[in-house]
Amino acid sequence: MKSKGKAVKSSRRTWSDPEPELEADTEPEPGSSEQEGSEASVRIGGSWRGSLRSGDRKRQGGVGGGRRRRQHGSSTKERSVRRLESNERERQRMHKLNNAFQALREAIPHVKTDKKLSKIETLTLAKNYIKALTTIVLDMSGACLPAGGVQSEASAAKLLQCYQQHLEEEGEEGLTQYLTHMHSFSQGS
DNA sequence: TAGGCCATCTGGTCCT
DNA sequence: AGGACCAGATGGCCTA
Repeated sequence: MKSKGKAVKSSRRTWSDPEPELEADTEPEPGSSEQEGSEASVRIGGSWRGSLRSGDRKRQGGVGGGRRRRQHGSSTKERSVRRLESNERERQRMHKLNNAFQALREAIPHVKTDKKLSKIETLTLAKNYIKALTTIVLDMSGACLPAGGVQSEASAAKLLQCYQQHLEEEGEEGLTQYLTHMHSFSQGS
């Protein structure tokens, strides 16, 4: 479920229970599967789409200007069923994406707080983590480290140095906490 | 209350 | 042809 305990929105659940009106199949309007038929011509699934469909999308495919709806040549009911299935697939896809984000959160060391990392924070930390590890690997492979016990300590120092650099370059205050955590993390290992 | 974050819906486009 | 991917839009929840 949702990490924030967000309640399932009633307005979102309309697709799982299509209204009988859909079967009337008299309205050729593309968004006619919306539950509120009186507004269907403008409001589609909680989004106001009618005002932006005329070519402001990023990808119009270079096909000459326009709204070009795939008609599928099917009835309204068939289209609504397809929409339902498509919504479910999209939901599953997003769930898989979120699972991947969660796996990434667990893969990168970060400051332990009650609040979980947001997606953008996760990506940023992962990027910095990869950069730091890359730096260390390159450094170790090129420097021919001497045998002995100083290796891990040198790595930790390098790691901290790298993060200091990122901190200066990007000015992200969040890295300060990360840095502190990484310090203890590297010392603990 | 405003802003951030998120889940979901939606339709267009890409890919197999 | 149909599924995957993508991005815009919307509204709910949470926090400062």
